[in-house]
Amino acid sequence: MFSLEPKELIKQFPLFDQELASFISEEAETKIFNQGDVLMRPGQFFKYAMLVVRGRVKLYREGDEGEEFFMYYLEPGNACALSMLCMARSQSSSIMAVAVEETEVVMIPIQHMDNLMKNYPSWYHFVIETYRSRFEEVLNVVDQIAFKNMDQRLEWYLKRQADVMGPNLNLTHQQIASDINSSREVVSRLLKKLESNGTVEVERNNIKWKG
Amino acid sequence: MFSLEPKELIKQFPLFDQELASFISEEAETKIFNQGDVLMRPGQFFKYAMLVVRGRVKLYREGDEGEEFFMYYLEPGNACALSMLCMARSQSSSIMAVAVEETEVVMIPIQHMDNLMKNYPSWYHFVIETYRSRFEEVLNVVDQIAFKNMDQRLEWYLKRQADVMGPNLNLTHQQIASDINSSREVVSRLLKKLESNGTVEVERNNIKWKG
DNA sequence: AATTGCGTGTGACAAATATCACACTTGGAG
DNA sequence: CTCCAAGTGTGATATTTGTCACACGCAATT
Repeated sequence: MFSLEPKELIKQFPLFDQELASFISEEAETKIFNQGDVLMRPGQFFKYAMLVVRGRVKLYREGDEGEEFFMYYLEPGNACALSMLCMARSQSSSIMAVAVEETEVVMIPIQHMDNLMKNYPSWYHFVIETYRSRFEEVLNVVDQIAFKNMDQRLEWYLKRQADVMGPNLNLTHQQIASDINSSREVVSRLLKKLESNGTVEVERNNIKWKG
Repeated sequence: MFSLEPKELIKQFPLFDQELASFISEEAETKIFNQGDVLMRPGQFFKYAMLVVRGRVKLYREGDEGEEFFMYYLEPGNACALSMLCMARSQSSSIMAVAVEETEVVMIPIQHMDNLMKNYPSWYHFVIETYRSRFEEVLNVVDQIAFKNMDQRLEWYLKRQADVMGPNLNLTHQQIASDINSSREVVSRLLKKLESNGTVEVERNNIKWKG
């Protein structure tokens, strides 16, 4: 654990003003998570608001029988919205957050929240913007699974992956199937279709997004 | 438009303290929406944070082809989370809010948000709690449509309706089908199954929840 | 009483997706 | 090089859900 320079913070979080960055730099700890580490698990109490400064975190929803359903990634400059809704135990909610690569996180103890909200307007704007964007994102997920068929959902999924990971996606069909709650065979078949569309190129362990 | 006594406000919003209630009573307007009135539509700018003090508001998501998908109700004591994420135009998001009965709403102009956040801690706790509970609710919706079959989704839908509307649900099968994005025939058949389970009683225009 | 419109019931069929079985390919470990 | 495990391809089949066609009943209106 170590702290981060205010300048560095502002680079990642442009909404922060100088005072806020100084305060956080002063009071927060920085922690490194390794690939596969769990930042957040179902039914957990939060002690920190978590800001990602490096790396990448995957958020997904768990079903009763252990199914996974991909929600979104947190990237540098993002905060974990749920970690900021920290006052209450997140009851039956079972959202998982896992580092998909080595990830550096600024952890602000929750006892500072009231102070931050009250005295640092740029903090509160940041919080609002974080909620807003995550809410939007989740609503888009609802759209997809409520209204769209698998082929469109797969395409949307791949596009989102490409937005975050770049056009070369190191994913097996099985991994994709888990993320969108389908099955490997279906994904394979749909990928073939997308390939004949020219939307992707499919190789073993790699899908190149050309959308 | 008229204002509401602080006492009345606190009765509906127990998280509010005296000063906050006075401020809101001073600065906010109260508006009555009739059944069917739209409080919020896709791509709208918000000028007010909206607090429901009487009545009921239905929030649903619209698909590209005009499908509807029920998300949740706002009841007295609830605030519209999205109306509080008011800083930004809610881009491609297309969430609709419609009064399902005559509904009284306290409307706080957004120019007061900074002040409220800064000087009224009980406001900020209320806002956080509003976000948290709506986020949870939407995540539960995701669970249902991601992991469950129609029969379970129908049951969950009816239970939620009964929680809000009481055990006698004045719904046609067609209305239910729209809310869960299915078709009337499917709903009819599944309701029969639920009836033979003893979970509901089905009559014309009325379903009695016995869960 | 006849008409009409709406809500509902039902069987047959279609479409989307999941599942099963098994073959094939490829790249690395031994 | 050979073998093995992981990843992928594919047909057959099952399940779930949606669609179509049409019948029926009930209640309000004339």
